[in-house]
Amino acid sequence: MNILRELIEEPLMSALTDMGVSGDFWRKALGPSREKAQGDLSLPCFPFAKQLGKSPVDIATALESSISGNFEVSSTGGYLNFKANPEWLASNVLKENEMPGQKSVLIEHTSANPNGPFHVGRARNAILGDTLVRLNRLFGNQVRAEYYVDDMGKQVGVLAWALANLSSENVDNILNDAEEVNPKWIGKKDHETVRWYQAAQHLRSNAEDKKIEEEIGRLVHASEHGDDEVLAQFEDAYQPVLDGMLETLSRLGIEFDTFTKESKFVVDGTVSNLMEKLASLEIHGVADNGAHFLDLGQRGLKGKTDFFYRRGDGSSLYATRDIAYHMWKWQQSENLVNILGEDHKLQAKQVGMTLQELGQKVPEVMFYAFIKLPEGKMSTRRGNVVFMDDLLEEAQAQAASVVRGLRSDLSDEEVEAIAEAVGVSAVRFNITKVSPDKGFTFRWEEALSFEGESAPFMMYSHTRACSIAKRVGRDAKMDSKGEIPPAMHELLRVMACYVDKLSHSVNENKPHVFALYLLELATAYNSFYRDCHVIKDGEVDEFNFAVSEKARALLREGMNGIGVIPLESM
RNA sequence: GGACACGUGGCCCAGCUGGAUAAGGCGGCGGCCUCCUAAGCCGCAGAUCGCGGGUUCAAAUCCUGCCGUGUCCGCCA
Repeated sequence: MNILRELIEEPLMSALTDMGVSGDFWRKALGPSREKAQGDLSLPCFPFAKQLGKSPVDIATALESSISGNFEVSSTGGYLNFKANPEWLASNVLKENEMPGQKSVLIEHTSANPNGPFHVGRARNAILGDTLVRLNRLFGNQVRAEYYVDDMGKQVGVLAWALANLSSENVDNILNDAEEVNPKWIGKKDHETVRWYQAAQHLRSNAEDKKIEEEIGRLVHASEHGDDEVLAQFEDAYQPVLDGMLETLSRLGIEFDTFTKESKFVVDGTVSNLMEKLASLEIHGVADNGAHFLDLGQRGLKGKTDFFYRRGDGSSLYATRDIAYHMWKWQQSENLVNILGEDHKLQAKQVGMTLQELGQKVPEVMFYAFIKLPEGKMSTRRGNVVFMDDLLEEAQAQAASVVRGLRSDLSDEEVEAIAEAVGVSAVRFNITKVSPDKGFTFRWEEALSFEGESAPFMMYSHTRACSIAKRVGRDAKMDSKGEIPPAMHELLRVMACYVDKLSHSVNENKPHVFALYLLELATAYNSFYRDCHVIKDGEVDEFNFAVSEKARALLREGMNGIGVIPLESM
């Protein structure tokens, strides 16, 4: 609770100085109290004991009597506890929040190869990335959401080759009915076209004749040398697939500001310039066949230290282009954040070290662990996969059945609309609420849970507040005052931490921190709703209404910040 | 084999820039709709914080060894 911290730090500083404590190392020890009954912030006095030659208990007791302000001070067992004055807290919470963000940030996320539909594993990137984009915007930062389109190289090459050389019948025969398109997604190009890609992969893995490999190799090679015609052919192949994928993301509320193609940096010459520059570095080396690398071991990298950036034939590698891309990104924004799967850790390290070697800054990276299924690793090939499109359909259907059971007063259209919002929100929140570095197992029953720690839980609290606002039918008077029962006090304390939690979440790139905070906010609102009625016997309690309205606003903005849709009725 | 993550009640998960009795949720058990939507609320049971050492006034949190799981170790992307 930073508003209280600001109030405390000065008097505390002078009290400690008077006692003979030097430095301000204690600032980071001053933290949230463990027990709510004891206070809002606590200072453990153990670190002062040695310096002052007194017991922590005596120090806390002495400090207790020498500090005063718009808060309550008490001491127990060597801890000094501060509790904000509830009325002061209320008037602060009811004020307009000022968002502290003023940076420009370019967040690159998703950037999935455009060769097939999203499964829930690949979608973790998009959901985490978009949440970070939204949170940064809520925080006040200037954000650009960017998708780096992998429009060259082997994967797109295989896709383009397949589309040029295989008929629909060929594909059916090759795949042998093993991987049929769900009838629901016929006409959606990411689902349809991926079969060409898969068929080509089958052919390549069983290939006796080298012809296919040679043809694909020729395409890839041409693309890497910036061949316009081949790049155009590639684009014709992947664009419809990418469009299908973006349609899925759009349903999740995920949109991008800019798309940047990988080939851009080959075509405009920055990649070859870069390779020249890299060749002049002192850690540069050349292999027997003329391939170039940097020996990052000399800069402390462990394990495999040779980082190849140029093939023997003179063409660039993915990582090389990524470096060129980053140098360009640094011209676009003063802060860069990338969302990457944990499989990219080494690659990101190599790119980062090379950027440093070139005198460039290193981007921030949020890594996330993979989502697996109870049956094991997700794999389209083995059919062990849950597509995002299917998950969203199922979520919507289950939500519709819940809404229908609860609300007989609604029309079919209203039910469908609510169910869509509930389904999408539940799916997003299920992924957002867990720490990115925790690998987790996807389970249908958890993804489709609409109670407990879920999106619908907070959506429901918000609709309760909306329902009250609608009944009152006018704005609240935010300068109201009144009695503060325990449930309201708790809600005020939670609301007071809104900006703190948002800052933490944004500055540390940890979306789950704010997601879990919103759950706390909704929980606190539910208790307030139970104990502090706004409308009593037809009369409006102004103070309760003001608090309810503030909570409603914070819930609405916060939910938007994590991509949970704040319905007004459900 | 090496590097990097992760390991918290039956299940999921927070806390990990060291601080007071380890926070939630699911599941289980028991209560609450004549009262602003019960997708809710209240209560009970359930934890040697993977295991062993170490640092410290204080360790789930830091260091170290081991065990388990995941990821990476391509002139692929």
